[in-house]
Amino acid sequence: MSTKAEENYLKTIFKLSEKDMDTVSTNAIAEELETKPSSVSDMLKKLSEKKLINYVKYQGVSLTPLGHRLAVHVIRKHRLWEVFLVSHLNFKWDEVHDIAEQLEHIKSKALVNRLDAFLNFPSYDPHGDPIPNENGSFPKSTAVPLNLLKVKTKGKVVAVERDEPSFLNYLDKIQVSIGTHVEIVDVNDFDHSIDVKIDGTLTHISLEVAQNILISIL
Amino acid sequence: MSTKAEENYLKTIFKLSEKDMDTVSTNAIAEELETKPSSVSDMLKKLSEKKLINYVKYQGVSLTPLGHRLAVHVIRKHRLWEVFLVSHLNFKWDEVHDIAEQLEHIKSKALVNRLDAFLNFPSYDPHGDPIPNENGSFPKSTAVPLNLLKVKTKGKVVAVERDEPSFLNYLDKIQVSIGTHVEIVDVNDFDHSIDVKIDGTLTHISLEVAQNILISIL
DNA sequence: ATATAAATTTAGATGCATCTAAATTATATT
DNA sequence: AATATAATTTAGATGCATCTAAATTTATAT
Repeated sequence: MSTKAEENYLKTIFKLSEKDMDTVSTNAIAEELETKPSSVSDMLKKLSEKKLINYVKYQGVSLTPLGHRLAVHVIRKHRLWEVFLVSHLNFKWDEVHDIAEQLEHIKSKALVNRLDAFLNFPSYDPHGDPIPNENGSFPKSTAVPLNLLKVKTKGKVVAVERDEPSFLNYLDKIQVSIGTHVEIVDVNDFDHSIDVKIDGTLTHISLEVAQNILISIL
Repeated sequence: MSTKAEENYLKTIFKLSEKDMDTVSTNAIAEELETKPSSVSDMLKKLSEKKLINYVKYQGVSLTPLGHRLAVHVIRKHRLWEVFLVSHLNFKWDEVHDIAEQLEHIKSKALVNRLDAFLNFPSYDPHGDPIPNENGSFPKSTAVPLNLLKVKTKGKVVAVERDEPSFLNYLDKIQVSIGTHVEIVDVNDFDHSIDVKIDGTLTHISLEVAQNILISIL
């Protein structure tokens, strides 16, 4: 049986692996979890003993198939609960992350699968993140970060890559939500900020914001 | 902030207080929580420091108003989640207890209240137990344990006082559920077992079972 | 009323997840 | 290649919730 702390470590390693592709460093995990590298070392030793990660001292870590399965299952629960909170309890997309962080650790296979069925097997959560099915496979997505699009490209928002209310509230303010139509008008060579039409309205956004908005090209 | 363990202790003290009226003993708590009396002593000291219980060494404990509020709030969450599990996720009444034991510790006032609204402010959980409202007040009930009824009395089942699947499955088997009509046919003076008509069918039940079925007299 | 039994508390451990400070290993720079 | 710096691990604590064994207090029974 895995503890809440272990599950959070696995989730973090999974998340960091997505970006880096290869192995994940102790420091990166510590920063992500807002804890100390020494605490991370302690936990990595334990996860390694439990065969959830591949760990060679000083060489970073990767998930074993078992650890990967567990991480994906926790992510599945997190995202399904987020769908429930938004679609049935009328929470807004910036309010659900912290509650889902708690709900994702509830242990009951039956609960997850019945919740999934109740929600009609959703493929994406309120932030557009893909929801793995019971077997752990993710729906395919061809989305691209907004900052990689060329001028004149049109597309629609399919996901956002951050959960912080500050970010989500900003998106609300500039009227970006899942499904919104966008068109790249101009890219500033100096700071890589972008002029973009959002449902017809011209808006200026920073690189940082653009990187966290995923677009499906039309 | 209260831990899961603290909340479980408060819930147990609340439950035992209902029966005994006055103060609750260390041993009773230990038995209920399936732990050691020494562990209970440790925890009582802590709950006392947090002003959640009135504790005089060797004299048993009672909840302070603060402790009472917290206990009732946890019970509220437990019972609301049970309603959700049965009415929306199609769990049976004997399957929900263990899952609700986990869900009751999720911390979010907004979540509880929105769940309550989503469920249409139910007054009773699937076992017929009353659900306190946001202010902590319970719906009134005049129910009586089945074993206290006299021969020929008619009534209907409004609640059951145990959560164990073994008990609930037995009730399913003898066709007792919330709302079932019963009539006392005969009481055995020797072992206090009871002949009772359950929706018309004559059935024989033990004192132990009768004590845990609450009846509203018609 | 006093001895015995029962209930309760204290003392001293353990396991978990964390921390700070110190030591070790890897990497980057001259 | 030698050394400085950065990353990582170990050593030694702490707080929490639990345990067993021993001591203490309360209740009970002759």
